[in-house]
Amino acid sequence: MSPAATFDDVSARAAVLRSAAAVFYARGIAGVGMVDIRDDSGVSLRRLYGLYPSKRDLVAAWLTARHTTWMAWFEGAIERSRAAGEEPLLAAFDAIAEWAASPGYRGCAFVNSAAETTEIDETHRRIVASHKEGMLEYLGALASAGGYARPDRLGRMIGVLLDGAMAEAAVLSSVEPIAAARDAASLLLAASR
Amino acid sequence: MSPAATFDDVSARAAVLRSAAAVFYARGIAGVGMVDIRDDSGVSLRRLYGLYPSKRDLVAAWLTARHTTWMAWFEGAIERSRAAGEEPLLAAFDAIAEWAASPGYRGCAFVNSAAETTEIDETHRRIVASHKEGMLEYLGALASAGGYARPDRLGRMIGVLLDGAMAEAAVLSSVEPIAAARDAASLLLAASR
DNA sequence: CTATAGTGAGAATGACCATTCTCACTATAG
DNA sequence: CTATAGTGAGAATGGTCATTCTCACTATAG
Repeated sequence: MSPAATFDDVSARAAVLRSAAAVFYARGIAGVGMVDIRDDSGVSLRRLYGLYPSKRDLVAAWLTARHTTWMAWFEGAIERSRAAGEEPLLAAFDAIAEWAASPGYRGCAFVNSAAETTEIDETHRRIVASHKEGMLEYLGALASAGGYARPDRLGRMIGVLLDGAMAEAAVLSSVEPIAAARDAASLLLAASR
Repeated sequence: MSPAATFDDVSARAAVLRSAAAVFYARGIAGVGMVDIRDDSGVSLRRLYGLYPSKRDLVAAWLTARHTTWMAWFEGAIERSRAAGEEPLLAAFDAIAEWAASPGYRGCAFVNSAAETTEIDETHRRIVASHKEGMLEYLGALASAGGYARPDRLGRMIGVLLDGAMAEAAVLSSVEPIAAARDAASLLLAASR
């Protein structure tokens, strides 16, 4: 109950989430044991279970945090491109392409997690679904801001292209599908003028 | 060495693959034990390991078979629509929509499998990649047969839309993304006339 | 100083699973 | 009939976790 304990909890949580972010994405949820989280974060098992009563809870916290950080990265990359005079809805593909070309790329963490039946429950599925809804909503807002016709539909179409691009890039170990998706997006934007 | 034994092996293999097809897709690879395959197929563990020396081998056989059966289903559905006078590249989305609306839909088996890091090795990844390449090739052939401009690029664009549609439909438990993808495809076809 | 609450290290527990092994049985070759 | 190869049933083995528990230690309240 000392104030020091509270502070420790906060930084221990941060360390655990930092480790979770690294290993859950790289190796999948089933591929990571609580011991791995301990080893990577330096937070003992006892403390770990004090902070997150079960692996499920930790996974939920990771997914929730990932939504925030991924969206921040995505929106940040797009905002930077917009500032450089590029079309935001096309810049989205450039951001994904850069990510997919970086080492360790394994596709969308949310889609991958949803595929792990052993590790994922309804709570997790809800987080995954609202992440995708959040992404689509943001794309719709971009379409709207860009003055396109039927911006909501355009946002959804761009979203499907992005998800397909992320998945195919992972499975084929190539950025080519992202280029194809970008080409398609470009045609769709032209058609929505 | 008796001919009867050979026959048994053939039908035992068939029974095992039939079970594998059902349970691996529904519960994921990690979610299925060899015991589950035995219970579902009626082939004893001993025999099972005689036919497939390891779970990895069985998974590889399942993925290989799945490529064949999935493509046959996909091409069949599209051919039927073509006979009914529909545009094949749009019929693809109708086929996926029907599948996604059926109970037990969980997205693309290949993309899901690739996400299961614990269960998948390089051999499996190659099978997954060539499945996607096969699908894209087929779509390119359809685009070519349809007389569209830049058929290869069009096939890839449609492919990205299909993969995005399959993934989002699974994650959002909705066929709406498939409709959006179909709309997008329709615009792309118009732009490729 | 001394009792106490919290902690790290890591051992113990209980499940689960791939794979192998045992044993009793069957059908067939001879 | 009798030795043999193959089989089913399911137990045994070995490994991997998630989660809990033990024990010794530390710092602090009093």
